[in-house]
Amino acid sequence: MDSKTKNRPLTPPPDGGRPTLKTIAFMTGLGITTVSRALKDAPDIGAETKERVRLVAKQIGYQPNRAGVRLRTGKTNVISLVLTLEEEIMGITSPMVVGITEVLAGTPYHLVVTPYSATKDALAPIRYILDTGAADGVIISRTEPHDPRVALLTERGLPFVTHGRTEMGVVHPYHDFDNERFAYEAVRELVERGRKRLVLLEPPPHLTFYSHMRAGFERALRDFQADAVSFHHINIDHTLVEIRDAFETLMRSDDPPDGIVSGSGSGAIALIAGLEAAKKTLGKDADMVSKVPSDFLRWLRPEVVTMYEDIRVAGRELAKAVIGHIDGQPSETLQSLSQPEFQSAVPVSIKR
Amino acid sequence: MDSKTKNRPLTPPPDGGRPTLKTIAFMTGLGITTVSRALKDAPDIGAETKERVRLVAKQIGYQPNRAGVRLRTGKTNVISLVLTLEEEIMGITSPMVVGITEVLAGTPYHLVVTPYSATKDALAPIRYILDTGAADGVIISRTEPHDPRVALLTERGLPFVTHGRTEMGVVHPYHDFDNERFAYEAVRELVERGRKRLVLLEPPPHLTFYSHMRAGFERALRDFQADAVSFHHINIDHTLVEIRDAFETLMRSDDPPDGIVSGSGSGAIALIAGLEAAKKTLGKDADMVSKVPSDFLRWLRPEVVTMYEDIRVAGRELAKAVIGHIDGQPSETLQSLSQPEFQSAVPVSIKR
DNA sequence: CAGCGCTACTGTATCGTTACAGATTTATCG
DNA sequence: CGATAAATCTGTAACGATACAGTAGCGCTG
Repeated sequence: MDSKTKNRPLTPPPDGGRPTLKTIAFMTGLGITTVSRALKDAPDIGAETKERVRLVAKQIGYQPNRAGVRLRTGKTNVISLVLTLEEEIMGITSPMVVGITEVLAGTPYHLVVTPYSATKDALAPIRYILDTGAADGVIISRTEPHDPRVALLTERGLPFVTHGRTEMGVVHPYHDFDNERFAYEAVRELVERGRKRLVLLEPPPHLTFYSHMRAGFERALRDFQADAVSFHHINIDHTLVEIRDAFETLMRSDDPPDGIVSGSGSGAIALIAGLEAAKKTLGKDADMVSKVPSDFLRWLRPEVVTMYEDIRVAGRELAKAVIGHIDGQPSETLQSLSQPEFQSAVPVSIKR
Repeated sequence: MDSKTKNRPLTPPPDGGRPTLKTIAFMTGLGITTVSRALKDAPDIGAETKERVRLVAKQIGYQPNRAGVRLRTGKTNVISLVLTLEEEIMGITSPMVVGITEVLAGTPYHLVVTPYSATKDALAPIRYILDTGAADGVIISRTEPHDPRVALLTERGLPFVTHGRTEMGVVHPYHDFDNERFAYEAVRELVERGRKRLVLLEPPPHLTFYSHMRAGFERALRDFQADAVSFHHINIDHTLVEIRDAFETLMRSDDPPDGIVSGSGSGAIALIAGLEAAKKTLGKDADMVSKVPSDFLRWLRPEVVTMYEDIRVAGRELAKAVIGHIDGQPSETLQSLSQPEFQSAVPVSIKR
């Protein structure tokens, strides 16, 4: 009876602690292995046995020990969100985290935030995750056309999804905002308002969506016959003060722009400040269309036309895509593009 | 030699995988136990041995397997940030996460975000963490005077820190913003500007900082001889539209306030909208002081006096406090209060 | 009725780590 | 010189789970 029933615990687990497979095995009189297999609905376990095991497991609130599973199988049940510590003024991170966790809530996955200092190597956190097997899947943003993180993750076969596309001939899951379309529609809007000399506050050139936004901008300039005013020395990664100062200078120049496309909501704030520092008035001397991640600009400066990028939805899409990738779904089916939404005016109260 | 050297691996670990204690044991010719103890600087290991082990460990980039440690010791090396899914418009979460991860970066701790739906039970995530042993420490916010989460965590002995204080006679680590002081100084500022009829956009009454803010507000009203205008039916948890509409009504009333203290930055936006909907002008018909978590209000509405609450610093303090609690430091030494900072005007460029 | 195949279940070994209880060697003492 | 202590190192078992290789019992076939 010694060695024969070693796997069949006749001693009640000392208890006080949380239930394990052993607890269920003891309660049902089954072997630990049987319980394990019953809970994963293995084909070699009897229907009635499965039912009994499931019932007991539910009753005592059994939850598999993550460390046990992870040690044995390597499955971490962790999704890692890799972020740069340098955050944007308007905090794109919050809604993103919310969106991701909304999706993960219905799964066994936990969300771990893995930061890196932008001054250092963006590959460092990726390497860490690969080397330590810290996650089953990774979410990365600030994607570049030839992104070494994508190359490394692909090579090592770790599921991931990017917020933004790449141009490496690698098919991988992504979610992106249609920045081409955004810029195109923004120009259309400005031209419709009679603006002809347009300026773009663009993303930093090394990020993929830089070329998307520029492409949309330039295509629209051609289609709607407007002119570009150069502002390439400044981009949305510059500080607000830098943007404002540069834009003030531009607005004081001989032939200032009369239409502004802002690739970021916080950038828009600085542009407005620069414009006003140059003694110009928004809506009169120039109009502005901005991409925004929240609706406060619409509240404070309704004269700005805003196009909403729903980061929360992006978070949801990204989470679904990584999980899909982990589950082996083909990458082609895990790609999505979200369209800019023109924001309507601030809702007017009904009671008035 | 069989059983005698079972712990001393003479076979090189199949390799290709990451190094483990076994790898180091093989390379040094020591036992696994010795390596383990050498790496934690145990007193019964020779100095030279420790040196050798450390060297080899460093060379091959050994990192302890988290699952192994967790399974054996129960130590998760995880800090759990418990958040409500309902996020504030101005995203307090981003800088908070950044602050926390800044501190955790220098430690073995990972940050796991554990959300809950505010419509459901705020205790649910706490119970989950306690039941599954998911974390070594917890960070919670939106603290209430008698907070059941604090009671439960204290009772079960799981280290935690709160963002906000409690009033339960339980000494526990916290970090808080001095909302009493904020409201007091806000009133002082408004009275100095000649305002006498003041209104407060307050926190929801069930949160601890509600009474702090009110206390500061009322003490200042007495000290500086100003009057309060009632606005208790609305608080910062209401939607922007609700706040705006209610405030518009108030501003259209017979005897509207001429000074506004806003307990939240997003609330301030709605208040401004309400004021302007009532055809009043900020800075003329009324002045406003608002607590803000970022500086965009200062950029867009410089006429609002803003007091900055540095959430990133709060994140850092919270992280340090949980870790301190985990390390057994007395709770009294893990409490901190940050003071409101009057924000100066938007920095003016030097080059002008 | 031996032998085969099928169903339903089980024991053992293992993932990487550490607590614990030795074991070995050398130094020290009466 | 035998005993005792101190210093240093080591094997075993265990944490909870699962892969794998069985085993027991049963019905069916030739």
